[in-house]
Amino acid sequence: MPKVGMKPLRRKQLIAAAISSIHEYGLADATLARIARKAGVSTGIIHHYFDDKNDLIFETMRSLLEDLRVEMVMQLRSADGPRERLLAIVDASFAPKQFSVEVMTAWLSLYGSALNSHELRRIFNIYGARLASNLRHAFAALMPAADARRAAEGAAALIDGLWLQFALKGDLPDPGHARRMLQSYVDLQITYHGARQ
Amino acid sequence: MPKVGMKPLRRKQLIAAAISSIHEYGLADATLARIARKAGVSTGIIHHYFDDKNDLIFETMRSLLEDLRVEMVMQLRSADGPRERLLAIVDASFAPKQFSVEVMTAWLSLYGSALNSHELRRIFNIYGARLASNLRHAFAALMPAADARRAAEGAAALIDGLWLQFALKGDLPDPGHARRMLQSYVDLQITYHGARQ
Amino acid sequence: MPKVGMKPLRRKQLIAAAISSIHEYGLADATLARIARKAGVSTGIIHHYFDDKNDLIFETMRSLLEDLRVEMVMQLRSADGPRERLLAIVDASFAPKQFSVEVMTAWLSLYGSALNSHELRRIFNIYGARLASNLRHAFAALMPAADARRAAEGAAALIDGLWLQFALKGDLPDPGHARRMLQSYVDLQITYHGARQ
Amino acid sequence: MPKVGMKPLRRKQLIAAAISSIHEYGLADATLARIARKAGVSTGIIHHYFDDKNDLIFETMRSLLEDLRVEMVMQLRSADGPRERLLAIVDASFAPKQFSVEVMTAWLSLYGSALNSHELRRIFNIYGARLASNLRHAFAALMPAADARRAAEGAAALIDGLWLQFALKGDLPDPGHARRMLQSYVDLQITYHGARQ
DNA sequence: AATGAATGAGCCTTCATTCAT
DNA sequence: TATGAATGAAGGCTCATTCAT
Repeated sequence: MPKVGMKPLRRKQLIAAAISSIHEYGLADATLARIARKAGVSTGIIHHYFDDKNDLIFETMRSLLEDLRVEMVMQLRSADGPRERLLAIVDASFAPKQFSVEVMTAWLSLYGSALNSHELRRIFNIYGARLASNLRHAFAALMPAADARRAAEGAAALIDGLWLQFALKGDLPDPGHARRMLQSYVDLQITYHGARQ
Repeated sequence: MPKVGMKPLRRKQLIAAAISSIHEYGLADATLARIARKAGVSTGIIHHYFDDKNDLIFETMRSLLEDLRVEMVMQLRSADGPRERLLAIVDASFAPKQFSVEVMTAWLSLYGSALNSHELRRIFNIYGARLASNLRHAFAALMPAADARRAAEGAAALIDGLWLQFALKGDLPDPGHARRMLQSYVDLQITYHGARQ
Repeated sequence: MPKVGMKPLRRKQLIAAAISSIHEYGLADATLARIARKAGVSTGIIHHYFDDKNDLIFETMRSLLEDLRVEMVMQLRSADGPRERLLAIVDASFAPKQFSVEVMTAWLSLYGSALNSHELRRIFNIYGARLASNLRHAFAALMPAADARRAAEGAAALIDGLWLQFALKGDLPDPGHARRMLQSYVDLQITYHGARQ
Repeated sequence: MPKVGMKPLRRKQLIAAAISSIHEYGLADATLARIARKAGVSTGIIHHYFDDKNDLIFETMRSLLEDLRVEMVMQLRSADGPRERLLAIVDASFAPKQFSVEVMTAWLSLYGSALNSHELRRIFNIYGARLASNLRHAFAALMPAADARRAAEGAAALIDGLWLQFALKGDLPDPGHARRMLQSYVDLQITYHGARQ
């Protein structure tokens, strides 16, 4: 008797196993057999829930991006004022759920393969555009548009750069450190460019 | 009688073909057959010059890092004063030779697989440490050590982040833009923290 | 739902195909592709049932030795008295199942490669020790221990030597001939050394 | 300037390297590259002195058989009387030059592949026939033809069998032991069948 | 005569995908 | 739904053989 609503559950379960396998074996060695074993299911079943391996990987990335989007919406909801909004964006980027070793590994691995996949690159760029837009709007409330754009670009680059360094270092990341770096950057921008407004 | 000095030439040739193949097909699909074809040689010959595929990939990465190191040494040689040294480091990171689409693609692809390769991660971290050290020393000539350390971290993150964004965007990058971003960051740090020195 | 008990059947089937391929092409040219074709299966399936080619070859040898052991146990069960036991050992060594051209070819081919394989050599020596022990005990019931030991050695060498000659000759072997040779040797030993007991 | 008479020397040198490589790596892994390295020459040169690898292996076997033939001729030359001739044959078979670990390994390895090579099998059978003939003639001087034939067969089988056991055991062989085994067999045959002559 | 770089066929092995159950 | 046995294409790698020097 098939359980109703199993489909989304199975998909989540398999996506989680994919993330975990990418972390443990690397993207190249995250075979369907390993992902299935980690999810506690058979190899064949994956093709009932995903078109093929590419689809699973793509949906895995989409899931990561969606998690990040939800996190950002939540953080922004409780943020009051432009500066708080900027810090909320930072907090979302380094929130515990996104900032686990497993997730970062998956993310970075997928970056690499996104370069040769239009689909992956597309959703990555959507995320990038959204991040840039959020930052820009927040900065725009504090300084001229041109400065805000540059500040937003810098902030986005800082977020990505810090995140990349953490991912490569591999040790337990300290989100607080990233937060302080960004906070300092934001305040410096406000102090400098905001003063002239 | 074998031509003297063919070995390093062949290795360079194969490494170039590897970089180009990674760009064209992605790391996962950069097969030895494709790399060989692109280099205009037979498949088997690769194993005369490299232990195996892993070795070729590793040496490819080493070659990229070495190019960057040489570039940085050169740029620093003609730099006068701390601020110029900082900008020289930036210029090296975004020099034309490093900043081609092919090279960036290879770099990002290899980042992903470095997460599961001690050897790759090791040489990446050497590069990271050298970059950080160079930046730190330059900043230290302009501000207190603690501030210099933070400024260096920020600059390194900015470089990596900008570079990552360029890589993902995929269109022809404008090194000048990156240079200006960093220049602005450096000057802000000097203005703000250097003032108190 | 997988058929229960398929695994040992498939393994037997593949081992039989391996023996047959070794006979037809020689050990060096008994490729997995040929073995698979002979078994009527695909290449890949071999790795579901054996670790790798080495494992298949090893298990093939083990199977041959096991068949021989079973044969010997059976023959000894129906043997009454020391002389009959000796002849039973001979009969087991030259029993039809062991004494086919295919089996002999496989055996001799594997002897050659056993010289460079600890695992193969180990199980061969176990077989040799068991044969020697059986012969020694049987002879010991008929003559002094020192004579029995020598007689057993000679009988073992005769068995191996005859068997080797048959294998190399390649035509259909006559087990009866070997049996008579051994019988004559055994009786001569009994007559000569047994008389002094 | 090509040295006159280098050809037979190079061939001997390469054959020696082949025997040694077969011992060290096994026939399957005795590649031309390894054989060449062991002989201290380049890979390509082998094809100046042998048609191909098969030819080298074949000539290697022929060389081993020729050594044995020469040894046997020498031993028989200094043998006086039928019993001494029989022991001379045995001595030749277990002479130090033939009875080294390297030579035995090569011999056994080649037995295996002889099963699928008409040429190899042919020269092996020539050796077998010669051995049998020598033994038969010597025994025939001591007993009726029918008994002599059987005694010769037994002696040949004993030689091969003992030799096989030594080869498989792999430790340092004691030719004296084999000699005593054969001597005892010969004397028993003479005593028993010769008495009735 | 001699080298060893270069070739390319063929091997073992892995793995996404399919399919009978 | 779910299993995992089975397929077969493709990859990395080895190695006998050739060839320019």
